[in-house]
Amino acid sequence: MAMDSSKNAAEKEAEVTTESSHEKPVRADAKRNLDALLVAAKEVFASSGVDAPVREIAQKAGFGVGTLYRHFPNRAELIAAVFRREVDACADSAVGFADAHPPFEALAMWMQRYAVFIATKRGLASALHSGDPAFASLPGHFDERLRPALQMLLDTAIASGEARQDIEADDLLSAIARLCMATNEKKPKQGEQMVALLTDGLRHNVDRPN
Amino acid sequence: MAMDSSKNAAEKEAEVTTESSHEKPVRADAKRNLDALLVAAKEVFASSGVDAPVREIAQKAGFGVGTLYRHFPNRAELIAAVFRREVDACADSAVGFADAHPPFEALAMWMQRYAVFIATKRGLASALHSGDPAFASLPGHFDERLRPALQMLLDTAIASGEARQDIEADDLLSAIARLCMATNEKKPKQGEQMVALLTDGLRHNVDRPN
DNA sequence: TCTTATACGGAACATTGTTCCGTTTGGCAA
DNA sequence: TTGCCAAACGGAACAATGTTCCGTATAAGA
Repeated sequence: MAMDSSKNAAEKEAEVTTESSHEKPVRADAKRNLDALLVAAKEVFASSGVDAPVREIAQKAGFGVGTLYRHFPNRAELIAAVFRREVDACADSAVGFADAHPPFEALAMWMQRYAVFIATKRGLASALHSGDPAFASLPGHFDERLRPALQMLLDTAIASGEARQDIEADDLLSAIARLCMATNEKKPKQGEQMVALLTDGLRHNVDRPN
Repeated sequence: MAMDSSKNAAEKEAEVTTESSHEKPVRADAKRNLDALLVAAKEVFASSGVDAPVREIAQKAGFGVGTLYRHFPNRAELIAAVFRREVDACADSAVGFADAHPPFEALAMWMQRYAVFIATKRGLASALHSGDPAFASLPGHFDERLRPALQMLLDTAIASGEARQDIEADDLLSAIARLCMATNEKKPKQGEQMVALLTDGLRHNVDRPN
């Protein structure tokens, strides 16, 4: 547990698809297929929710269910792996935005990116509360990867004088999640709109001390 | 919809087990069995959670699954019916407490009663958020029956000068629910204890205007 | 008592998670 | 390049569970 939290971002990202160096080597096709599986699962989860049958996922990836179960001990672990990978991708996108855009724009873009991530996770909340041990580590992972990413963008925007400084990264994350979680049928854009509103709010009272 | 909300408590209670007067009469054994089914389901849900298999419920009630499905179109409707009936029972218990005990004691007893009800509903939260239309009317039913019940007890206790008056029934209900919902293994009494603490809090600052 | 609409029991069906094992194949050594 | 074999794959088979169907039993009115 302590070891886990001491790893840096790059190491943890790599773990998703490649085994640790001292383990027995993974066959190239297996790694490729694991990747295809995760990609297919992500797409199926986005279109059908996380309750989609494993057969549908295996088929979308072009494999039999046996292959799926070779890579994941059970359905819940597959879901968790997809979530972790997406959390990582979302967190990692922060540096790209920061490099390619002005501070506040990068912050705004990332917030939308996170909003879309949450919105395409129908069933995430239920999964987290299901009590399945496969999901036990997810909340920690969310916090470990997403908070630093947002904090960096926020700090940069604050330093450039474009964002107010009395907002916590934690609060922003959970606010966005709450806004986009229950993405009801009608008005699929509602979540994004409300997040944009939040973003605009960050521009105001820039000078306010507290 | 509008009609539904205009019915009084007694009428709605009766509906759970007997059909409306102008409908075709229900055979006596059917009514008896429906009742047995609801009782059995309540017990199974309390011991195994709402995810218990329908076969287990039918068996506990001493029936075949066919009988269960004769009374409920599907599993979700059975769950909803059990919840409604329990909400009604909990709400109705308020007048009994009010009649048999001093104001504040009645209030405290009902709060514990409600706490136990919530605590024995493992899976309730997930069910409510599952999106199944069978559960769509439950939140409204909760509010319609429980809030007036608590409000009555609270008003009486306030009138007798035993409870402070700056607390909303709504807030109390949701606070108790939150305290008792995640009734984790160890310390099964924790929820009740925290509710008792809340109750004690109601006794303080009785004179405070707001 | 007789009749019949109603209710019941439980086998059968459909869907899904998971396991098993025969077949195929990537990667290394000769 | 060829041959070997551990690793990986495919998908049938199994298990658990929600739901349907229909033959049998029965309440209740004539």
